Amino acid sequence: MTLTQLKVFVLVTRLGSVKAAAATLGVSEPAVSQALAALRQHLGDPLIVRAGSAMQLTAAGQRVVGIASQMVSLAVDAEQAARASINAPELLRVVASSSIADSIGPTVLHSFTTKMANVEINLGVATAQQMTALLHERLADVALGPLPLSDTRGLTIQPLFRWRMVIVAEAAHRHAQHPHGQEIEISDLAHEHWLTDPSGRDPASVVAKMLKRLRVPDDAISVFANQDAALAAAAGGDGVVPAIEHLLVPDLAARGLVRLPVQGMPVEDMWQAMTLSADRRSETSARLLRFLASPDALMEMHRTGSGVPATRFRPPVYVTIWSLSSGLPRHVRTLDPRQ
Amino acid sequence: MTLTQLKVFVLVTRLGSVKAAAATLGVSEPAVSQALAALRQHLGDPLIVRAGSAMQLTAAGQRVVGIASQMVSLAVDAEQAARASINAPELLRVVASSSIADSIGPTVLHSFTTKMANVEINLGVATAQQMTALLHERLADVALGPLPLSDTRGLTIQPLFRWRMVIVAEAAHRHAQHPHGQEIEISDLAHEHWLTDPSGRDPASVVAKMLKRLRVPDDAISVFANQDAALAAAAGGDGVVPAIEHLLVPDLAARGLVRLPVQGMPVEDMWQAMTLSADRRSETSARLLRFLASPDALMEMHRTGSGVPATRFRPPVYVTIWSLSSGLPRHVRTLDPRQ
DNA sequence: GGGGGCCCTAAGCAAAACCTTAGGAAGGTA
DNA sequence: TACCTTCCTAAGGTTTTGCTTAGGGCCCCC
Repeated sequence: MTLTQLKVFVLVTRLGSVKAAAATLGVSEPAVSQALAALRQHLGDPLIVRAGSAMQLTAAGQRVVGIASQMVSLAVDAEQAARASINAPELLRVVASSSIADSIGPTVLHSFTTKMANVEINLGVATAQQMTALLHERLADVALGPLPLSDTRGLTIQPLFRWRMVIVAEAAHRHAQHPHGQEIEISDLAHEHWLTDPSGRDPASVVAKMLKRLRVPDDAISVFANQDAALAAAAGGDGVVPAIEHLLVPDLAARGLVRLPVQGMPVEDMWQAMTLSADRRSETSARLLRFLASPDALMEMHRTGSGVPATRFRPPVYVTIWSLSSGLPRHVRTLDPRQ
Repeated sequence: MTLTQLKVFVLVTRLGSVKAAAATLGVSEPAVSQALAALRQHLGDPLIVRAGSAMQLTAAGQRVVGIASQMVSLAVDAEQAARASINAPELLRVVASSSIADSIGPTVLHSFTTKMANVEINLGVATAQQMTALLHERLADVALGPLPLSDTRGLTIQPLFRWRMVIVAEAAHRHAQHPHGQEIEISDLAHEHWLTDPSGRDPASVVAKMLKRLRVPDDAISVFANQDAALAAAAGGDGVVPAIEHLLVPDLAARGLVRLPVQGMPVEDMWQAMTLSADRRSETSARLLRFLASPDALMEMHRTGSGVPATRFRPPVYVTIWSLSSGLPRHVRTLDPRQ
């Protein structure tokens, strides 16, 4: 019985599938399945079994999962306690939707670190479902993204940022040729090729919901690393991009792109900031949420294309970006790690 | 950070030495030292350091040890919960002094299992100091032995069995030649060669206390696997044996041995039964303690040389004996395992 | 009945955990 | 000062974890 095995079991239980747990941990499916098999053998019980399309805990599984969850949580506590005792920067693990991680996330989180001495922030990418699981299992402290579809009991949710989705295509696109002032029906775009950032794969995102409503088949959707890459692809070939309005103002025309005048667009949506409920989150998490609601932070999030400022971080304060699907602790991009 | 490392750290802290923890876990000293080193590196703090002759927790160590202790405890809970859910026999881990494990322990514990359906008892050997540590860290459920010298806060202690220590030597021993009715001074035996069972090494035992009072040097003490082996050695060569009176009545003369008429002998002593305090011990542990105080159990313990009855155990009920110094989970002697 | 999605096992491999014996360093003690 | 105890590191081994790719079985749904 290892902590890794317990973590796997808890995640499988919470996410309801081996596959989802594997994606969340950034490992292959057999890796999760095997960890589970080892725990099953050790405890002499299947713990969790397939029941049709879902998975269901056995009697033993129900008892063990609560204990396992506590152990995973305590493991985090132990590391935090050790960190705190030696005056190492407190580690705040933030997960965000791909859109946020690529736009306002780094900026506003960096801004927070400059106000809070001795805090290190890790920023990772996750879907809304993964966010709830990671928060509950104390594998993340704060989550930024769309309102999750899954159960949000036990979480504190606070509005983060109101944004508007628009549809962008190359200027030469046939739907861009409509007579001036005349709007396109959104249903006219059902058979287009759609280019999105990874958030388009998150069922909780507005983009995914729209694509589902339009019944766009999977093979008509291309997922790019970020919105910028999707826009670059749209400028080159055919395809339309669901985009975040305030992030693309400056350079649209210069790149040969236009906003399509779609009826009912732009669609408004609200990103949320989430933590565990007030009594179970850390003081620093609470402070980040308060900061995110402050006028300073709001202003910063509305400032377009700000990116990460070039100023040096103070030594113990830095932001790291990692991507969930490529493994939790693997640093995908590191922003000026300690000077 | 592994559960093994945490268990090692907790034991070192509680026992106050790497050496004692190694003995308790039945591994070499470097094994413990290395586990500690790995945890130290992982958490970035020494956790526990030498301070003169003792060891002292660092600030981080103080915070972490409590969390680690909980985790070790929860790991036990998880295994017990799984066991209970699949109707496997509940595991009751009993540690006892060598004397008890070789005499009344197996008998009375087996008797308990016949009264309690679906209980499996593991009986191990430990010193009094190890007993307190094992109870606190939930690595044992019940301890039977002398009153520990160390701190017993947090433990429930109940009298188990009153016994008398006598001194035995071969009939030809010079001290056995005293005129009839005349007693020997105990101090006359200070320069004898002493043969004991492993309990003689436990500072909390009456035997060790006596040997210390007499200032018997280490090389004049031979430790045998059990009292019987010590008696066998005494019958062959010179040397005296501190023995448990009621266990040797039947065959003394037949083996060429006599009780020495030592002044102040026999010495009375009380063995104790210990668990965690009432609110933190399992229901089954409490039940065992109640059973041990019952007239039935008392009678059984006074019945000499009873040994383990030849009757078959009911399938899910069996007693295993293991020895701490040879590793906690390694079965040294298994009594009729299932069937 | 034929995909397709999901979970599992198998096989092979790298890394870590965990154990040992041997010997060095640091402290207390004679 | 010398010795002893205790803890640590070094070196070398086996076992366990933990990951991958490949492929089989099962269930649901079309």
